[in-house]
Amino acid sequence: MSEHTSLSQDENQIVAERRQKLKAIREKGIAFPNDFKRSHFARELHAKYDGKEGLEAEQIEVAVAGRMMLKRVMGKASFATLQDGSGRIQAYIANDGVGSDSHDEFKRWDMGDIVAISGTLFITRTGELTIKASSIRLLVKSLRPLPEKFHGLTDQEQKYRQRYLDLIMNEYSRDVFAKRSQIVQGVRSYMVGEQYLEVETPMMHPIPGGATAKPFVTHHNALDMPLYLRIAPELYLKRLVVGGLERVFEINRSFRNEGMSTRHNPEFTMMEFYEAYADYHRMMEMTEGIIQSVARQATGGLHIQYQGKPVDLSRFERLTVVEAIKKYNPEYSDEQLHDRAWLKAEIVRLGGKPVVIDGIGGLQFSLFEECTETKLWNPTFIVDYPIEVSPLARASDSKPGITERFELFMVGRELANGYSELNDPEDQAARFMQQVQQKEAGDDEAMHYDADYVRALEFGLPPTGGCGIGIDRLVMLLTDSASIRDVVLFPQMRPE
RNA sequence: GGGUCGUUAGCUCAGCUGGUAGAGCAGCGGACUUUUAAUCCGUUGGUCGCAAGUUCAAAUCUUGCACGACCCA
Repeated sequence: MSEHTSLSQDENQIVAERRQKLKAIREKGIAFPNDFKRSHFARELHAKYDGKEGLEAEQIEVAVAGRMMLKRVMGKASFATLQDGSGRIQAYIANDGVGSDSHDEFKRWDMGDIVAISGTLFITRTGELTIKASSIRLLVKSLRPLPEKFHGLTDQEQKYRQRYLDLIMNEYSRDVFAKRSQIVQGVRSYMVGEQYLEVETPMMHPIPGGATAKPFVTHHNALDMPLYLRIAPELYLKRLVVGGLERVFEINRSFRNEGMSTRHNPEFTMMEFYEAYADYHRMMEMTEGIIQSVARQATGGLHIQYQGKPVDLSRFERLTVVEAIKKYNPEYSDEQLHDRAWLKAEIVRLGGKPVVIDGIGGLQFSLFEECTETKLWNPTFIVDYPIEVSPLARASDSKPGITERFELFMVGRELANGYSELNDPEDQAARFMQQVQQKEAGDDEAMHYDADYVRALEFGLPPTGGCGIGIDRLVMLLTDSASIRDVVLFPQMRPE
């Protein structure tokens, strides 16, 4: 059975008719030519010639190509609207410009066809810059009809599954991904400006590490061993700092085998960066600087709107876990926040997970997650994280049980996480052991013991600060997108 | 995992207390040389998400399943 026959089962009349048209084109010559050279993008033409007087007399020759999005036939003359990578441009195709044979051919073209138009510029009586066609060519016959021209594509699922249709039909969507590119570029150039070196470390790890999360597992046939898609690049980047690359960053994917939501995609993009002879205060300054810099580039300022509410990026507040709880939940007393039994009961009352961790810091942190995290709208660094939940962070010299760690929250969610790195190899070994015990006790998100990483630390990791910034979430913030799926080109979906 | 809503033509959507499945766009045929969601006349196109049940009769009522959106965990 040929592919053609097997495909035809789900085809409707429109597709069948277009296949007939393609067949006729094949019989006449080359159906998919690739020798057309264009002279201009649509946007260039608008920028140069919109509203220009006496344009027609100048006889400016242009050649454009793009997808035909609109078509208006009026007997002996027609208009078509082409969309290229830069925008749209209108063409006027008439018997007295291209001849009646060509014009008749144009009438058989369909919306969605990719076409080339050559001619001269003029401005219509309604003031629109238009190409008066002297020759036209069909470059690609489109076999499937586009979504309805006015309402476009609105079905969320189809936008995600068939992103190409979303991009064809929705200028807003194109803008979001153009902005994503600008944001990543802005972050990159900021880092380079700070003398950081961009690196690429493995995405397939023999031992998953650098975060507490469930990994995806795969298998290497030649080595006959399991490999894990990385949950974070952290441990490799710090090995590079051991190696003397004193300022490194990586922007790329990590993978976590967890639930999906408007804020979680199984693969997501993070930037992690590490700087020798820096601590978590410096990392907070970097984080603030990066976000403010790209916000200015992407939105023009530091006062933005997210989902209808203002966000002030000009000031990043710093609060400890306990200070944050008290600020956003003034009903809690100091006494309560230092009472283990009360904390446990309150966490359960708020619907939190049953608490295993017994340390006061861990309990306060759990309460924070339940009652404060989603209330942090303007950028807020939360500092002083309990050691139990921070197995790679340097312990505070002055506060027992506390690490030199921060997380950045805004619009009710976490955007970044950083700390002064733990560079004491013996402490690190002990913390890995503790994680292994937690794993054996049934916590499948707990970390593995990474002997090579400890060995690297034994050679000496300079005092170092490190941080990870969620790029998808940053793009969501700066493009006012409600779902991570709106800023990831091909979000993970169930199979159709 | 729980709740709410949704799934009808290629696309956007109507379809009431159950009674022969509709519109606009797209397509096809026709008119039209400055239109722009072109317009006007005619017309093709459907396993009503899937499965079971109730009923003389189900797009419509019931149950289950699938997929999606939103909210919660």
